[in-house]
Amino acid sequence: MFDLSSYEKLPQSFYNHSDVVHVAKELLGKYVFTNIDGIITAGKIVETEAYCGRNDRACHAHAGRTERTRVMFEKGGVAYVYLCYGIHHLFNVVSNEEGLADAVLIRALEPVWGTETMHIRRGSKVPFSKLTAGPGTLSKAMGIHKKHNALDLCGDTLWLARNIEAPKELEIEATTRVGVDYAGEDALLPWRFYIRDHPFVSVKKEIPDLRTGIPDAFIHLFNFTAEIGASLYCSKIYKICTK
DNA sequence: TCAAGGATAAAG
DNA sequence: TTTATCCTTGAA
Repeated sequence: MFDLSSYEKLPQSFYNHSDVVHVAKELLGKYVFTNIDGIITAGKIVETEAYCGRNDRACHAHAGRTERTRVMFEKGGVAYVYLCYGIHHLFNVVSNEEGLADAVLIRALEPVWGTETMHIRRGSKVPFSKLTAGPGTLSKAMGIHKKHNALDLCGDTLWLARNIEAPKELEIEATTRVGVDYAGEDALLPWRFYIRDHPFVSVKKEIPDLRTGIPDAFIHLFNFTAEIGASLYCSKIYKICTK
C-alpha cells in the first residue's frame, strides 16, 4: 500500500558528497517523485551510472564548462536533463560541491505510484514491465522534460525521497556503463550499478570481476595486448580500473 | 539491424 | 555555417 507519509525528501546535504560513485550506489532503492500539473508519479531507483567531471571522458563535463554542461558545475542537488539522440530526455542528479561537475544518470525505475498516468504518457500498448526500464522511457513515464533542466531537487516539481520503512541492505551489482564506447579507456570503469535480479533493470551486460577490481573487459584486453607486447598500455588501463 | 530525431561542439 | 556524433528506443 502506497503511503506518502512514509517517504522523506532527501536533504540538500545528500547531494554534496565528493564521491559520485558513492552517490550512484546510495541512490539505489531511493525514489524519484514528480508533480506535473498536480499529478504525482513515483518510481524506485533500481539502476544508476556515475559520471565524474574530472578524469572521465564519458562525462559531458569532461571537456569543460559549456552552455549544456553549465548545470553540472552547480552545487549538488539540481537536475541535469538533456536531449539524447534528438528523441529522449535523460535525467541526471548533479552531485558534489559547486565547481566540481559530477552527476548520476538514473537509468531505470520500478513504478510505484501513478502508473495509470505513466501508461497514458508511454502509450497503452507498452507492457507494465517496460514502463520505466530505461533512461529515456522513465523520463517519458514520469513527465521529465528538458525544460526541467537545472531544477532544484529539493523543490516540489521533481524530487528524490527515501522510504523510512525500506530495508537498508541491497544486493548491488556493477558493470561497465552503457553507450559510452567513445570514452576509450574510461568506458572500462565499472560505474554502472543496479539492484541484483531486479526485473526493471534496462539491459543485460557483462559483469566485471569485482574481487580483483578488474573488469573482464580488461582481462580480454590484457591477453590481447600481451601478445603484441604492449605492456605499458595495459598498466595504464589497470590504473584506471582500480583507481 | 537500423532509422528516428534535434541539440551540441568542433571544424570549416 | 556545416558536419559528425550522441549517457536510446522500438519496429523491421
